[in-house]
Amino acid sequence: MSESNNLYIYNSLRKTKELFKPLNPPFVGLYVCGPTVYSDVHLGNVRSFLTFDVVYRYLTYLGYNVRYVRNITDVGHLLNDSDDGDDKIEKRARLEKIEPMEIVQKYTNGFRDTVNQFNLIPPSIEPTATGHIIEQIEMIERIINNGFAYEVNGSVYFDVKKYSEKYNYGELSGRKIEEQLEQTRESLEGGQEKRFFADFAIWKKASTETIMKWDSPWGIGVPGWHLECSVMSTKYLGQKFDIHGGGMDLKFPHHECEIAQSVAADGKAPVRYWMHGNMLTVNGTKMSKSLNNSFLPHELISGDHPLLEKGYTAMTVRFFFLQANYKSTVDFSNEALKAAEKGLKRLMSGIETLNQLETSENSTIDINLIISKSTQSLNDDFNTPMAIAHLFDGVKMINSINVEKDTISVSDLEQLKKHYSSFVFDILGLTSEENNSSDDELPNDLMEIIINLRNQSKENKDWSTADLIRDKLKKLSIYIKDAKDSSTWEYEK
RNA sequence: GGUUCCGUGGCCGAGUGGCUAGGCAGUGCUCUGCAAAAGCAUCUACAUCAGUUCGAAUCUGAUCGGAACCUCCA
Repeated sequence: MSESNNLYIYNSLRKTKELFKPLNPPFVGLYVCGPTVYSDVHLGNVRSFLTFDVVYRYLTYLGYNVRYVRNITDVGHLLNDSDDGDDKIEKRARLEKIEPMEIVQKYTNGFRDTVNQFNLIPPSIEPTATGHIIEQIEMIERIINNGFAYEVNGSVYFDVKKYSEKYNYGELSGRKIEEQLEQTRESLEGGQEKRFFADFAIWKKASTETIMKWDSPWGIGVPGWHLECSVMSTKYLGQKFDIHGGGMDLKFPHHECEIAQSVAADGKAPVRYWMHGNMLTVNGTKMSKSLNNSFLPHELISGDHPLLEKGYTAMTVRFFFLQANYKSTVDFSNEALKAAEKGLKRLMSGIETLNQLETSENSTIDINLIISKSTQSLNDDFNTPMAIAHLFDGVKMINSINVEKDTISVSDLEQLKKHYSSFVFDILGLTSEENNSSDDELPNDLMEIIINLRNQSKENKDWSTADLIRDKLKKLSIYIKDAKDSSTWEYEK
């Protein structure tokens, strides 16, 4: 637990690793931008949420009491800020000819199922935008009262120009609005409601056809997208909280706007540590629905996709992601996924071996090396690939003990078991996949009979029968693995 | 065009001034009736050019190539 003082987090705001000191230890506030539930989450989204799942898990492991808030955006995510900007969910509802709230429910369910498959721990609070309309209206009022927003024709816009006179709009993304102004001047002359190109809607007037809409001091409308995160993070974590996470692509404008809104409303920069996860790419290009290069999780698992050679389990994919740093892009490929599949297997069988290790008087190996190095890796901005590398070094040790080249003491073994259990299962969130095909006992019993028959043939040196059984099973995708005095089997499609 | 970032061995990916991760594949070996599986060992490297330095993949500059954001996106 002494390591809990040594966690460094890369803070996107200052572009440097900083020692993590919670505002009110042992409590930690963690906010992560959740999905807009208008379509299926794809693998790139999963990667992002996985990054913060590990952050949450590790903070918890370190003994912090983490309140983890991840929102569901169920209204207000406009296609754009122009006058005819449409709500994503409304649009989808019209396409599918169902209620917007049915869309929300359908894709919220899908999101939770998916995230569950990848063994992500549910957040402490999962608030929705529609559940916080009143708070959003109140925040808009505070912003207006402080002079940082204006109303035009039933919509309210954040006054970026005014804000940047007093504060630094663009400090997170490194943007300078003066410079941007020159390039974007043309798009200003469209007779829009906005006074300034960088202004963004915090309340948007609703058309008569719109189904999801609310009354407000400015008329019937919907809240702006950026606003919900400001409101919900403030409500559940306070005006100032520890960590805010999200994908790189949210840095601008979304997170920049969040900062501006909070400062404009309450005079405080809300977030102490900003964390941004990088993108999943396919052939070097960001995975996105519009490019037709995204995988849905079930396609990945079944392998039913033109870019996939075969199916991969959710755990393989989880491990694959963890073998890369969250701040780097990771490029999808069949080869890399296959490598991850085997690597994960090696790690897991190492743990199995660990649990069956015989102990000796003394240890000839230094388990503290493995423990401290893998801990240091995670303390270094959640460096999971490095931690995994050290865990593999440990597997080498474990195997060496197993073949009696090295020895381990009782207390060392206990410690090592505990460490692997914590790191692999609790922090990295990997699970040993269900062995063999099912919980059903029949296949297991049948296989036992077959294997016994084959072993009898082997004892009688009847190799042709033994090989025949092996070959026939292989055709059914059942693989026999002979060990010294026993045989195991594995079903792999 | 602006902002930010990247280019590491056959592949994936750490490292960020000297001690040259790890996984997968390859090769050799052990085990084995054979094969597979498993284990052990091991090879191939830092985009290019110039500079700083006793010393650079690591710092600086230039060049080439790639990406993300600047418009909805995790």
